[in-house]
Amino acid sequence: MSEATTIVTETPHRYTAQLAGTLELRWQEWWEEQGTYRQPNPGEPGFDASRPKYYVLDMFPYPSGAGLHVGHPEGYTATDIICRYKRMRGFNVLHPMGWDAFGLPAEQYAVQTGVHPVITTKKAIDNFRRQLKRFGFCYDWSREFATIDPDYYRWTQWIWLQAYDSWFDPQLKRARPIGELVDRLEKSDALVNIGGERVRWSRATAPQRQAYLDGLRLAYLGEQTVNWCPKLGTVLANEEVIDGRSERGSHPVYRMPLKQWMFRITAYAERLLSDLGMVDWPESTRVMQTEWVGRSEGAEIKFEVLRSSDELGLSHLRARVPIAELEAALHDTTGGFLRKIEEKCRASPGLEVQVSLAGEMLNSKRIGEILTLQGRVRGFGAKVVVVDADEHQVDVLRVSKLDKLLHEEHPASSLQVFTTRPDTLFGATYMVVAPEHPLIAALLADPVDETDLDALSAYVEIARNRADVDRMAESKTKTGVFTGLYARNPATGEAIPIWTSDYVLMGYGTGAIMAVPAHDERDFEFATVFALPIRQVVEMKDEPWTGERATAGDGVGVNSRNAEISLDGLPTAEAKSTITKWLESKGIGRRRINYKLRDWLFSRQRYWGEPFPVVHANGMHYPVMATSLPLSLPELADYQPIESDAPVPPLGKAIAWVDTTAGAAGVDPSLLPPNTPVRRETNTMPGWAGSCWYYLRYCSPKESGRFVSSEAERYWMGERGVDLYVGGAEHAVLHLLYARFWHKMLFDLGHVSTPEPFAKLFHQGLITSFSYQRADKTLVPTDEVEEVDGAFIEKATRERLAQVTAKMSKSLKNVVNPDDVIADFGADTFRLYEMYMGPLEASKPWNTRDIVGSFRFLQRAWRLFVDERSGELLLASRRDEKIERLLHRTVHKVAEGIERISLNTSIALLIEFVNAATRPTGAADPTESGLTRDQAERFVLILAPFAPHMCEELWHRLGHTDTVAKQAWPKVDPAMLVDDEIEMPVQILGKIKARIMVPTKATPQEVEAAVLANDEVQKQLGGRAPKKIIVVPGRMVNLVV
RNA sequence: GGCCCCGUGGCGAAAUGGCAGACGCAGCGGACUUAAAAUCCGCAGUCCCUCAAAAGACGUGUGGGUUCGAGUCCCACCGGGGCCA
Repeated sequence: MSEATTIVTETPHRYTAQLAGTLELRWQEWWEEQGTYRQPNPGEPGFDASRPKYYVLDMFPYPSGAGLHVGHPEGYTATDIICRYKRMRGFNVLHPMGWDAFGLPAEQYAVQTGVHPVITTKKAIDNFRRQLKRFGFCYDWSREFATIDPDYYRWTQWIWLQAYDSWFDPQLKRARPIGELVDRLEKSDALVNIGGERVRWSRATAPQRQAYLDGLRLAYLGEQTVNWCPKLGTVLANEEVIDGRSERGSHPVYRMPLKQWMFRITAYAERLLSDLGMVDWPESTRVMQTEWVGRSEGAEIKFEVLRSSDELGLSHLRARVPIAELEAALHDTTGGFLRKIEEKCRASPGLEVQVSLAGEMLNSKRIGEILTLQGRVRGFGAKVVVVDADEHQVDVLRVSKLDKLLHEEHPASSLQVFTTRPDTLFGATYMVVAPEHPLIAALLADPVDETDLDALSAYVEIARNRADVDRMAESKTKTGVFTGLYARNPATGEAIPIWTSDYVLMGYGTGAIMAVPAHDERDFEFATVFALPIRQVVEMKDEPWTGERATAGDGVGVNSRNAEISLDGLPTAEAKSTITKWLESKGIGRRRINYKLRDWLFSRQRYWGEPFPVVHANGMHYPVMATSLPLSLPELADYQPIESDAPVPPLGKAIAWVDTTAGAAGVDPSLLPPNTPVRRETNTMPGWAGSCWYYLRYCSPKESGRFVSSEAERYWMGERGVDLYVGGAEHAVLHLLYARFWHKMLFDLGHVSTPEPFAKLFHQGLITSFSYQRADKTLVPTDEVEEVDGAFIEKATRERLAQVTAKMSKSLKNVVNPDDVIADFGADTFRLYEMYMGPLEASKPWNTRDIVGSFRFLQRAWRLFVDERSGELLLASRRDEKIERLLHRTVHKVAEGIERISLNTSIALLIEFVNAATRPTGAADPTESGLTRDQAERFVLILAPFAPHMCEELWHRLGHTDTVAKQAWPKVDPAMLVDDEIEMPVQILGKIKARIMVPTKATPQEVEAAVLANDEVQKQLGGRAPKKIIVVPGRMVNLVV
């Protein structure tokens, strides 16, 4: 220490940063030696079965090379306080910490330097652990692990195998072992549908059986469109692609279908939604998850595809089908297309529709006449008697045969759409399919007359490389191309054009929509751009139809009737069910629940992740036996991605590892003979994998025979799961949804005992920082700002700046490093300040200037106990009753605050207590005031969760040798919480005019009498008689005059 | 554009429909000190009036409403943030 910083002080025993640092390190060492925070499991020595359990979990940190920032300890401090409090309240507390350690940053560093990611990762973990320990958090460090530990990822792989070996039984609505399904298929020798073919199970080939089961497994190999960047050798997330090029390096990116491992999370959509009802989570997070799952009720409707507007089915048959077949068809055909003809004739009297019927060409007028004459044409399903030119009956028509003929002629002869508004079907005046829709590919191969092939193929090419977010943005002008095809609107019978546009996404619904421009903004805009017809079919209550814009929402049906059905006058809800029933009766639609949730893409073309325990041979995949786990990563010479036309994960470089035999890979010999050459899976699992079940492993982290010991899981997860889970709201959807999904799978398979993993969830707010803003809203780095008379000035320009809050960032130079703060004030002050800043859930700015307030509080508290000159313990020799009363109240209310996770107000109460108990400076006899030993002990106990180091020190100075952490929370005497007499404000018409003292136990009648007897009240009333007197016991009195 | 959350002193904030601004920072005054720091004791929303005080009026983004009583509940708007489009 230099001379300049050596401070000679008359108070050598003052609570300085230096003293704080000394005691903090000393007690941290002692806690570690004593194993103070080790929590034994049921069955272990020291376990107290009489206590209830409480499991408090912090969200899994990813230790970055940069170390901790002040945001990390916010949640950790809060959970630390709660744990310490719960322990004092008699709970067995499980409070573990560990590391989410697979992932990209370490891998990227490895690519640049060639250093194995395990080395950088372990270094980052060591640094994180060191920093966390410096805060004195009461984690049971004996339970620590990292996701990269073979003992851990072995079970991550095992859980994946569980999913691989399971299917979701739609009847029981839960996962079951796939073996049960196979048994069933074998016993009944079921007919199964494989690639459109119906095959008896006993006669299906092995690849056929696998294909069938892959359609049901919870972890399955499926095809997904990805953003593939050959130059970077990896697939990219949508956010990493800008205008068809990679964000980094601006290399071309292609959308391509890729076979990847998926999770069938969609099977759980309904339960992921409904079980949100049994957890105590922030409303905002439940809403986000609900929206993410995106349940919508509606109808699936089949639209028949026509090859041109004039063919209208029948002439299409003429063109495509030999006349003999046509005749056969007519013998078994219904009036759907005839009704269409009729409609067309009515709508466009001038239009000639050529139809060949029984060898005779009829024009539309004539057909219309015939059908009308018959008087029995009533749309679909009606029996239609068709007569020839001489009015001889040809036959009764039915639709099924015709449909079949159309189907066989063209694979893409119908379009499925999902709509939440089936009631607007009459207003569907055109259709739009995604450019990726199979119909488009089929059409490009076999165009119709009206198809503009050049325009269509050019459009598809452009759309292919546009990001989905851009495609859906409403601000963009709608683009699209007419396909040349038409569809038949089943309600109106009209032929409506089919367009393709990138505003429809293949990933949503069926990749095709029925466009109702009158009642959907995007459809309206598209229809306006391309001059497509717009027909109002719903009349809104409060928004009259003008034709100038779409009207969305519920209303009453209009213009929605055909020969069989009418929605006119029906409210939307009723119209929906009416039309859906009608569609169902016609066999062209059904009620359907649709989810926005997609299956979870679980493969990554990365090195630093868990390898999949599965191998490939002869076009099939085979799981690795659980007994052969863990499957560890091979060493690589370099981690550079491989540049190629198709994704080759880096593991592909480890040729000796990839190419092996079934026996060496650990495949069950009953599946494949051990000497069979196999290829290992080279994709790895994404970063999410390890964090999906870590909270379970903490229950028994050393368990070697199972992913978690059942006994420990049953005890710690209890009936509700983790009792308190604290972490940032940025994980509101992905992590929390993925973990719930894994948990439910494990629950269904009987591996865990609760349906939900996290009973109560709490999000701590963001810690921001002050920043300085110019008039043009640009921000100025903090070191270029100075404060002059309370105003903030930019040094270079002398411009006056506004103080605003912003996220901490390196560029703004407003990042706070916890190590520095601890060096300046100690860990206890840091903890206290961070909790005192405001409500835990609120986002709030770090203000270094304010820390001193918390520091001074601890100094004052210290001074209550310790003589700063001598270092002697200072206690009062007699008890002050006012202080005693306040202490009871403080003990009570601090506890209440902790239970409510309102730690800032609990601290305020502690400050108030210390302020009240503080001795005046230079008191002649310090034992005359302050706290008695008994009071001092109780105060130390309630401060201990917040400032554990200082309180451990004081506890020992008070003569104890055991830890303060394991004492019971002080008892409160309820009688001490109420005064005999209280002051009540007296309002007249809501304004306070007087105050009176009344006995606490006074009845409202007694209070009323006391109020009226009061001189000041009478003066304020000025002779007026109160009409009404409202007495709120213990609160106030209000007189109405 | 839709849905949700939040707007309280110079700053961070507190307040089960019942005394707005507890507590902390910054500020001001006093005690102690040769002086300063530290500490302790006090003052502190705004306006008006006043030598001063008392008294009064106004005050929780804006405007309305419900209520004996609204920071708190309801409606509309403005501003900030989040999620979904």
